[in-house]
Amino acid sequence: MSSNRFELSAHCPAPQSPLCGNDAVHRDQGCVKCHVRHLTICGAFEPNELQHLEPLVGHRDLDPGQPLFDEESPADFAYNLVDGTIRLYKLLPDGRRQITGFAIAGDFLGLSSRGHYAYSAEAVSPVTLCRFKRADLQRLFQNFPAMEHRVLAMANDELVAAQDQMLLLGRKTPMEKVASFLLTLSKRLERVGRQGDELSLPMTRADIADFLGLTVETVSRTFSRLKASKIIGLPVPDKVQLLDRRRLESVAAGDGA
Amino acid sequence: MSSNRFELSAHCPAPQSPLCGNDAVHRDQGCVKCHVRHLTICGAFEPNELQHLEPLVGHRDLDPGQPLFDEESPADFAYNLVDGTIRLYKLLPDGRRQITGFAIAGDFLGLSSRGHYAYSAEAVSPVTLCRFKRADLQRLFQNFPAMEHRVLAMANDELVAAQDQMLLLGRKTPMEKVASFLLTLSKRLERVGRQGDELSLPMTRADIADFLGLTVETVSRTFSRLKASKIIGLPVPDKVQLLDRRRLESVAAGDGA
DNA sequence: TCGCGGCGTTGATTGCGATCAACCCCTGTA
DNA sequence: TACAGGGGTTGATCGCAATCAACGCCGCGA
Repeated sequence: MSSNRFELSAHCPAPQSPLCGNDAVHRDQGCVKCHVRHLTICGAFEPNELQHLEPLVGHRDLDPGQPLFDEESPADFAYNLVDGTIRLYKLLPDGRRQITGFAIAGDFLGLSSRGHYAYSAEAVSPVTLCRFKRADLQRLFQNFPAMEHRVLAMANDELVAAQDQMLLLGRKTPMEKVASFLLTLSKRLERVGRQGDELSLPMTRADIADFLGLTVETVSRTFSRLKASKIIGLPVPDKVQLLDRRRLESVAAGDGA
Repeated sequence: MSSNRFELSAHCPAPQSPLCGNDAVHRDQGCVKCHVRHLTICGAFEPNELQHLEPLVGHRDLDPGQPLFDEESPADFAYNLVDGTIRLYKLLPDGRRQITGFAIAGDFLGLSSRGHYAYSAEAVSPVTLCRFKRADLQRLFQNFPAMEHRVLAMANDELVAAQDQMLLLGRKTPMEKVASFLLTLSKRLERVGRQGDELSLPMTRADIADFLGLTVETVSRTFSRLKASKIIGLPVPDKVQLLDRRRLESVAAGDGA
């Protein structure tokens, strides 16, 4: 609740990019100046309506590795991710893990089933969130149908993405999986105003493996093969350059396999 | 559009069961008597409001194998599945197929992305549907927020199911996959009023394989192993008896593996 | 009555990704 | 400065599910 690390980056060095590394404006100046508002459920509000929203918004910061909530625990809150990356995952009793998605700026978190979270959520990088009491959200939905409409649209997009991921998990080869992962991530980052040809990967190889239904070793070998064929560059393990998007797309679709 | 095969079963032989094999009541007597209404988006309407809904409802029947719509084609309609089973799937360019779900009575179909269907849909068994123009639905949502609320709740459930399926596809063994499939199907059928311990499988082994990310051979062998260990009965290939639900659940979770 | 095609099952073999193992690099810390 | 630990890469081997193949069953139509 109290932290001053935001004052250090309280203004955005690249005005055309809606995001800074650690965006503080949403807290210092409220929803009006929030750089990700148009991406989130809050985009359903006109600026003059934000007064109804603002009093209900709480905040939360997380350090890398810190949990936000656990599968099965009571889903009392929902969240807007303002900055950073979060992994969403489910576990099997013996510890096998499936990451169902990586949330980035603008994403809405807190899917629940009968009042309990349907997955666990953990910070990958330093994270900034807005928090809503679920009961408050229910009331907002009643008073502002546009907000519920917005949530439905976002749920629809998530469902489309989930089905793409099922195709990936069930039927794609490791090479196709990794290529699809890089392309999808690139497009999502472009949507929130980051450049798409120079990706930074805040998640580990193990995270990527658990997202794609592979092992770390296979992920690593596949990155190496893509690098060897000049489709990607890999100056350091967590920076990927998309050198030949055309070929990457063809690999991802299983065309040129 | 015209067919009289429904008059043959115009009344339901098992009143406590909300579904007959081929349910005609929804057409002969309209939404008021529809046996699946409470399961669908139409359940958001009070009986006296159905007059607003009814003029907008069209109907459609499909024979096994017949397509309802194709991925990428314009998503002008959305559907309620009244009776029968539909497979939803996505294809890769080389023909590999991932079935993303089987729709049964009460399910809402027609997820779209930027105006185009996000998957293809094909009848598995004889199918009866109610059809809505998408533009009409938009208007209904505006006039009846409860309906949009209902759609959101169903999308939420679908999302939860999709994440379970990701865990299945990415991290479960063939045995765990088949066991999970049978249990999930059983629970869904119970929800719509069918008995859950005596399943009929309208889909082929190839369909099941493409749903679980396996081959037909592996699916077949796994059924045989479950049968040999007396966990299921398999009097004919398309009837499954759940003989030992406890053990089936333990297999599905990967506990007793 | 036969033959055909679709579906399901089972057996034999193969090959790919998992597993096991070793090593490098970097960072943080004593 | 040394060392420990985590993350990433690469090599060697293994094992399971895919692949290839054959066959049984059934319904259907010629």
